[in-house]
This record gives sequence, structure tokens and C-alpha cells, in this order.
Amino acid sequence: MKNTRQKEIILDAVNHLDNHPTADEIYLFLKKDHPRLSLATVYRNLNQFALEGKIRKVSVPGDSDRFDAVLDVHEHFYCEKCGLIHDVSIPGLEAQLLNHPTMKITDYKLMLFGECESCRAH
Amino acid sequence: MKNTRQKEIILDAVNHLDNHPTADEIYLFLKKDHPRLSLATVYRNLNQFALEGKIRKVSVPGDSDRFDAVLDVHEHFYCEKCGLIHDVSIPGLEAQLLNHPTMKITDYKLMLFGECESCRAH
DNA sequence: TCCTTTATGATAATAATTATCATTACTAAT
DNA sequence: ATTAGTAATGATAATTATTATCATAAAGGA
Repeated sequence: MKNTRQKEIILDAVNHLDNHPTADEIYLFLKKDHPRLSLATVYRNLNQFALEGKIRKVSVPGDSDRFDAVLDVHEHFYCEKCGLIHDVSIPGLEAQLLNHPTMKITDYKLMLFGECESCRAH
Repeated sequence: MKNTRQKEIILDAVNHLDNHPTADEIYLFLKKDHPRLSLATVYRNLNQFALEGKIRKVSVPGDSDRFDAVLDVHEHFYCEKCGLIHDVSIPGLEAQLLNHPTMKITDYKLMLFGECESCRAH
């Protein structure tokens, strides 16, 4: 594991772009200032960071994976009107899911769907 | 919406293959008796049935979509050891997720991860 | 500075799913 | 029954996201 400029700017970008960017969005964002950056490097490092627990990979059914630098427990809500992914807090959910009586559940991936507050107002 | 022999055998197959088959698994299963069946037809009808609510599409992060004929509320548990998807009941979960104070949540997709009972016994 | 090793960049490969379009076959009306 | 019209199918091309490959570049320790 060598430290590289690429790792640095990619991790910075995930923190900076706080709207759950895709690998490609991160790539395009960084390409402006770092034209020699490769999309493969972005994918490689995002996956590595996710494995190390530095970021979270957010699976969106039927769409590209997204990445999230916020590590606190929270859920993701996909607004079917505006297409944005919003953070949602559901207290007690994690404990409820992980403390199943028979199954040894160690992790989960959840995506909520509906219409966000902002879109509902219109 | 015309009734066809293909629609009939595809829906039957989802009911018969109760281990959350993929489109390709359904296709290969049916191909034995119906060699002229096309994979595109399988995909088309599975998606149509899912839209109509006759079956459920189960998204598996990083893997093919799967299909489920069981319509009763239940969750899916992916055993990281044996790779099988098990049905899990978590009473009260649906109500908890859909009754969010601020967001209008109408649906959700959840996948649980861990090690199943059978694998834990070994 | 040199050497070894790992990471990168560019691109090919893969895999799942959807799109296309000529042909087939339901269904309803004659 | 026959026909006409429409929707579905089969075969395959296209698409899209992601991973694999491999020659070159650059970390980091000696």
C-alpha cells in the first residue's frame, strides 16, 4: 500500500462531493485538474477504500454504485421524482436487523424509495 | 397484453424454482423442454410480471437480479459462505420503514448478509 | 541514487441487461 | 373458419458498468 497523489485526491473528492457520487462522476470532477487520471484508478481506489472502511459503497438497484464518505450509521433514500439520494436516519434499525434470533446477520444493504420533501412540496 | 405459452411457462418456472432464480437460470431450466425460447423473452416477461406485482425482483448488489414468486412480506438473507439466499421474516420492519416522520417512503429494497444456520453448524 | 515493488494509465474484456427488428401467433371481428 | 390487426417472440446487436491486463511510472527503503 503505497501513498500516491491519486489516492489522496480521490479520497478528498469523495469527501468534497457529498451527494453520493458515482465513480464516473468522481473521475470527471478530478479530470478537470488532473487530466492524466485514469477511470480504472478511480474504481480501484474507491473499492479499496470501501474494503478498508474509509468510505461506504452504496448499491443502487439498476444503477451505478455510489460512494459515501459519511461513516455514521444512516440509510439512503432515493427520490423517484428528482433522482437524488438523501440521507435518512432510522434510529434502532441497525440493532433490529443485526440482532436476529436465528440468523447471524453481520451487515445489510438498504435502499428506500419514495418522494422527497422538496418534491412533495411542488 | 396477449396470453402466450411463453408467459405461462415462465411464470410457472418462477413458482416452481423456489430458490430465487436468476433470469438465466430460468432460461436454462425452460430451454430443456422449450428449445426455441429466447433469453430476451424471459427477461421481458420477468420484468413485466414484476411491474404487475405478480412476482418480486430481488436485487443482489454486485450480482444478477433474482426473482421471487413469494409475495408475502419477507426479507432476503445472503449467506456469504454457501452463497444461497434465504427468506427471513422480520416482523414490524415494513411498518417501521414506511412510516417515516418526514420522508414519504413507499418501497424499499433490503439485503441482509452473514452466515446461515446450516453453514454455522459446520 | 539505485532497486524492488506496487500503482497507474490505457485499453481490452466481461457480464448483465436492454434495444432492435423481421417474423410469428394471439385475439377479435367478420 | 378466415382474415386483419396488433402485440409478442426470437435472434442478435448494442449498451453500460465494472474488472482484468500489462507495459510504464513512481513510491519508499537500502
